[in-house]
Amino acid sequence: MAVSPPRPKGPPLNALRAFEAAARLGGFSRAAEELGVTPGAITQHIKTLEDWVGAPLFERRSQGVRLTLEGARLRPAFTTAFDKMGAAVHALKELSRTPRVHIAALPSVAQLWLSSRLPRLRAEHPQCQFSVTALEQPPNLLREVFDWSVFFERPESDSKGIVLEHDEIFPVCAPHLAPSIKTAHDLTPHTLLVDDTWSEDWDIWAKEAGWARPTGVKTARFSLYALALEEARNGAGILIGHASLIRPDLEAGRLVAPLPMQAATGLALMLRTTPQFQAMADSFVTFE
Amino acid sequence: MAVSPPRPKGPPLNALRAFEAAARLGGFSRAAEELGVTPGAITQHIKTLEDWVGAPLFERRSQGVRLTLEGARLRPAFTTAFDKMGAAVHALKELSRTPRVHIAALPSVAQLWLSSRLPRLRAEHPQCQFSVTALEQPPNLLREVFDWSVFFERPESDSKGIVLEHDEIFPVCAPHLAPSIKTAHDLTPHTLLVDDTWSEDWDIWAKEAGWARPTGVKTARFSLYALALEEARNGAGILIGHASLIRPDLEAGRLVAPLPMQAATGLALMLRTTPQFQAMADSFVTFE
DNA sequence: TTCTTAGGGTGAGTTTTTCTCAACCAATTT
DNA sequence: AAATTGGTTGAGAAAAACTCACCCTAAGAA
Repeated sequence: MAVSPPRPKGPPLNALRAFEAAARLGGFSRAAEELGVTPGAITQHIKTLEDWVGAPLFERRSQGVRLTLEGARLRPAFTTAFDKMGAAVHALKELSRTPRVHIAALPSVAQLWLSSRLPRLRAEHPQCQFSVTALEQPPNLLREVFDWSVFFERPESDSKGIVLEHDEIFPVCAPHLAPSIKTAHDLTPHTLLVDDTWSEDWDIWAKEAGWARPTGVKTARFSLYALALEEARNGAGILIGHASLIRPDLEAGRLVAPLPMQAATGLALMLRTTPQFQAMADSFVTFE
Repeated sequence: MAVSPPRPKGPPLNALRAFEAAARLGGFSRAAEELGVTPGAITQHIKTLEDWVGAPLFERRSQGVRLTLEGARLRPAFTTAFDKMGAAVHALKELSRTPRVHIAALPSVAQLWLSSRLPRLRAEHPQCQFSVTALEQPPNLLREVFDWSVFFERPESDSKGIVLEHDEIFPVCAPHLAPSIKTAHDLTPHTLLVDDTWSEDWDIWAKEAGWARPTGVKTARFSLYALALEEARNGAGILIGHASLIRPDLEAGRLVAPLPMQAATGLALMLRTTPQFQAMADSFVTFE
């Protein structure tokens, strides 16, 4: 018969993925981040889907979006579907000839923590090819193509991540600045080095140390922790140090901690992996 | 930190869908048909995926493709993932305000069988909006956006489809031609009307009737069964009639069956639905 | 109040992806 | 040898997806 076949198509898969991410993460911006696109792209995907369905999936409110009742009802089905898809994609990736391990980490963690440990990992698994991607937010290992992730995260009981070290912060500086700093108040005349993504660190520590930070204190902001760290080594000011990241500098005497007070951020440096790589991660951690 | 976020993307979802369809249906052309695209598009999707994976998923052979071992191992995971996705999409469709029933049928079935029954269906379900799409091949109801399908299919035991009527075929013609046809051999001087998609019908019937169709018999081919039927009504030749489709013409006397021999094609007119519409279909069938 | 911030929405324009089309093969089958 | 089946190819076209720059709203801060 060979009639023209205008097979009606289902909704675009990418729009479904955007919906699932936005619904799960509770916001378009977060979905955008997970999917590596701009929020505008998510807006458009959701609109496409709502038009296709003929019903709103999200309620737009000024401070964000809320799932409608129907949207909420639908979410679990899509979440499990995409979880299955993610698992299948991971299996697909396994086919590749040389085994590959793709690690996602915070830029600072990648540079200051991971880089010194990667050689050992390579030595232990010479047949593996390791690659590292710096990310602002921890990836969803079920969905994305990463095998390991190393991030500062709240060590919730729900997850099977490995706590590498609880996050402790305290001021550090170049050795020659240390003698002038006996109490928290001695920090005031110095420049405080601040990392953009960890801008609350000083507040956390100040509260713990009982230091009412005066408003006039000079600060210098950096977009990468490693940059701030470099400045601290050069004596440009006081950095709030994360114990796990600056240990080599303390041990080598490049930095010193002039004040004894440490504060816990409530986060921990956590290693997570997909199930396939659990064993490799476990053996890695036992050496730590 | 705001580092440029080149989040590595997974394989394109559409390529995965093409892979799943091709693997399940055992061929690129069939996958192309199910997805409503050309075979070339499937070729390209599969290539994209094979490049992404770095390993072949299909073995190319002259008469088609075969899944590689790895491809075969991967298929079930993708099939279940897309089944779940399909179910979720069906649920999504339910949100639409007015309930809609989308029926897929063979063009001939849509025109000759369904059209006379649709008014009753609309009357029974006045709140529903019915739409019909003509398709050459039965759709996969788990994946595509159809709710009902009516096709001639082999009534396998595996499926939950409803057998509406077993397919019986026999020659029919305009009343004025009938008197000249007493035995199968009297068909020889006439033009045989043939539908392109059912070109074997005459062979099936001839074999059953013990008629060795001479090679010189004139035939006229039509791309739609309804066209061939119209010609038969006009006395242009002999059509091989499908009982379920030409019954109204026989009852109205527009066509007659000059010969008593009927042949079974082994197919049946089958109604399938998604689970949500099972009840509606059952009640429809009890009226038949 | 007026500012500021957080989160979205928009539409134009661009980039990427996907698709079609029209050959072209290579192994069967007739 | 010719037709058939099923896949492949590359160019060009169409559709989808994305970015960018800017707008909007509500809520909290000053």
